[in-house]
Amino acid sequence: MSFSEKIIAWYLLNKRDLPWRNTRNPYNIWLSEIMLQQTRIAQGTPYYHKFIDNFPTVEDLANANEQEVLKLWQGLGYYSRARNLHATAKKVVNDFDGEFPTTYKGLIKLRGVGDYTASAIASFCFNEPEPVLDGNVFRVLARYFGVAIPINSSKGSKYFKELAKEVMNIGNIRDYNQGIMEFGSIQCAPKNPKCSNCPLNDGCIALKEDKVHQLPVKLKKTKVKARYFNYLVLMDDDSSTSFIKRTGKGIWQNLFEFPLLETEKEINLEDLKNEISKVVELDEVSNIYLYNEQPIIHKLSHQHLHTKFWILKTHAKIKEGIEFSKLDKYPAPVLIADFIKAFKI
DNA sequence: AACTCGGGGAA
DNA sequence: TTCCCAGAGTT
Repeated sequence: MSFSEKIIAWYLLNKRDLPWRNTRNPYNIWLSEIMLQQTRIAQGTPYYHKFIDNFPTVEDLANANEQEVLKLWQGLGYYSRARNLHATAKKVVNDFDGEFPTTYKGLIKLRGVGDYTASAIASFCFNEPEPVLDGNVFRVLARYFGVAIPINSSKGSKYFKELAKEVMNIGNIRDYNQGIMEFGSIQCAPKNPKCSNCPLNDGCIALKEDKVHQLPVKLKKTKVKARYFNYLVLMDDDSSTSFIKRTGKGIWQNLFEFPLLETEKEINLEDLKNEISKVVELDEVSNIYLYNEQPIIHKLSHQHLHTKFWILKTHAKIKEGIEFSKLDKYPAPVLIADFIKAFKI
């Protein structure tokens, strides 16, 4: 048996029954692929069900408003995926009469659809012989063929794409593509791969040369930056607060948060008092206190957010105030949603 | 080519 | 703690 035939054979014996594996509907496949970008299946699966329940078709998704989509996406991270998802749904409905493109070339033009996702949809739904290259596939190919070129270099992406095309199974690209990913996830796992009972262990170069744990090679990760967030949680006599959409560049675009004072380092109450007017207009403040004595360190991929929530009570009515009890209607970062959940007036 | 964009689970 | 997950878009 060839490499690809062994992959397919292993897959047919070991595949998990996942919700999007019982369909070739491009809407369902597209939705699942966007959600699973850089996301574990266990984390993404409940969101897939939520979206299919709320938006059974691409028309339903297109007719929603962005805030509704972001609210359902809340907690899944990488929120540009949700914004692009919504934009693409509208594009498909308005420009393509509700039909997704049926080729790699057509699919990759959609916002949020890159090389991997275009290949996945084209092969899963339309049998187009295009290899998928995700983290699992990079690992399987790098190990089996003993390739030490960094997978996240430009040379690496070209090399692995060519290699993947050479070894793919054109006759059953749907099962082959899903199979090599499943194989990478379960058998050729990043840590403690099961080499002893692996159906490919006789031809695996990394195993023969004892380099399984050195492959794949990945270029250095950038370092994490520390930021210092001070959220001003206003509260007037009607139990309303100021809750505003985060605009501009950077993290959490179009999600909601309290008025934010970002500082170069951690600050105390006196420092804060001098800066309040830069963030909010308040005629009168009757009481200020710090909600969390220890800063909450919310960790993102590239940033650690050292966060303090300051409670500011006022008798003046807050402009465009929102009742605390209604904050959970708005899409918010996990950091904010966790605070709202824990904070009791 | 390097940076940015979340959150969580496993070891 | 560190790694990395069915990656894509921007600079």
